[in-house]
Amino acid sequence: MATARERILTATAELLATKDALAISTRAICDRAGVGMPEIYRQFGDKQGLLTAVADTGFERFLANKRRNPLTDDPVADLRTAWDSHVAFALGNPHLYRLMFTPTGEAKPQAIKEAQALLLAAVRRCQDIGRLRRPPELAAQSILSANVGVCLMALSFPELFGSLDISQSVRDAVIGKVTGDEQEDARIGTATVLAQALVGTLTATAPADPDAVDRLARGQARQAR
Amino acid sequence: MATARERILTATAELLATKDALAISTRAICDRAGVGMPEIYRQFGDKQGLLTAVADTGFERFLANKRRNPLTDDPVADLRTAWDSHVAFALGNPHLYRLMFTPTGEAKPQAIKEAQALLLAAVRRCQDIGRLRRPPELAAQSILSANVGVCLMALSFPELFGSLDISQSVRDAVIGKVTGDEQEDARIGTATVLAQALVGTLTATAPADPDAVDRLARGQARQAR
DNA sequence: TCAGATGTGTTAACGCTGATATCGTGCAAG
DNA sequence: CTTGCACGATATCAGCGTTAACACATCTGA
Repeated sequence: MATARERILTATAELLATKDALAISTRAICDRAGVGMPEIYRQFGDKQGLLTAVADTGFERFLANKRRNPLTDDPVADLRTAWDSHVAFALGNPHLYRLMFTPTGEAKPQAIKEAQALLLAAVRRCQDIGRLRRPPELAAQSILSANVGVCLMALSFPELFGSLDISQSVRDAVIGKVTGDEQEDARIGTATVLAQALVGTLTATAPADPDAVDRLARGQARQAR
Repeated sequence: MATARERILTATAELLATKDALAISTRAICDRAGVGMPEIYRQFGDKQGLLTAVADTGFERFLANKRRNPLTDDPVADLRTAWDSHVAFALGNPHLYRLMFTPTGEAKPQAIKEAQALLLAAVRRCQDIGRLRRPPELAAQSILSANVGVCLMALSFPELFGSLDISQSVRDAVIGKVTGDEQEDARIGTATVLAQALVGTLTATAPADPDAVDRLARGQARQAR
């Protein structure tokens, strides 16, 4: 038999799979855990303390789940899969997720710092390959805020915000902006190459062939419409 | 003297300016409103019903606050100011905001649909000037989700996520991606012009706009730093 | 004018909740 | 052995949301 503290934690987590955190009574927890009521207060001091402890163990599962994702050689893609696993966790454990990310009262789970540290490491990997357009801390905070927002809205208003299209849209928007979109980079790279080539062409031909620019002008006007 | 229903609503809203929604007892509401306890249940059926009613009136203030923002001729900028006013409202009314956007239980405020409709109209104004890269509904849902996420994280973890830099970062990321960033448009436009011009030059058949060539040459030089 | 409907205020009570005090047990360490 | 301690059981408390029962005022329609 596990220790009393662990039994209380697992009992609360199990009840949390069904009911909301506020709809769970301490007596129901004690019945399921096979302990007396004072045990909760001996171990956690408070119902709030118990709930934050449960939230912290939830973060452990959450982080273990994320660490299980193998890292590829594309850190930006890793960022996207981390986002998706975050969303999957939220939709799979709605009450636990709300307990983790919208704590009531004063006591906040400490483990969110670890979550942010993990995300920060993933962001730094993007920085190492030169694909980061923000300070790493700001990038990690931005991604996590947007990610949590999508999840909480999907949980609170599933009929209006439950679509995964929203998650994908916001995901690509914020990650794309923070890391620099590949397509955008490609276009800019194309522009650079083209500009150099064109400038070279013009400097080589313009003195001898001023009509080239003129011909270019009317073609552009026609192409614009 | 106002009607009993209004007094209960304002009393709850006033208490909500101080305490959390769950920390407010029905008796305290009745004392402040000067009504008997059964009045709550006659008017709202439930404490939950009362809270959702309060959330709806909060949405009215929220929407009135947004409608007060004058529209400029730049709908994308209007989108950004709407984001900022949203954040200001959240930080100014934390408990009310959490009641509005993270409802507990089953009853959800209906007025969030109006909020989304208002945002949808603002997004459609961007569409009208050809600056929208997503379906309008998806764009509005994406913006609102990210906006709420930033606010809730700032309220729940102010020491980690309270910085307004995060709000600005996510705001520019999602709005920029959804509406099409101006700089990005400029770059892509440049790339397009360059491609056409270069092709035209090489084939010596398709003329181009000399001004465009000039602009891209200078822009390219500036961009190259 | 009267009768009833309607909205409102008062008191009291019910069951449940979180939290505490008190006491008894078993077990491991000294 | 006995001392200390972690754990379980019972009882109790104040506060909570909720409801019942009743009294009172105001307005409505005949």
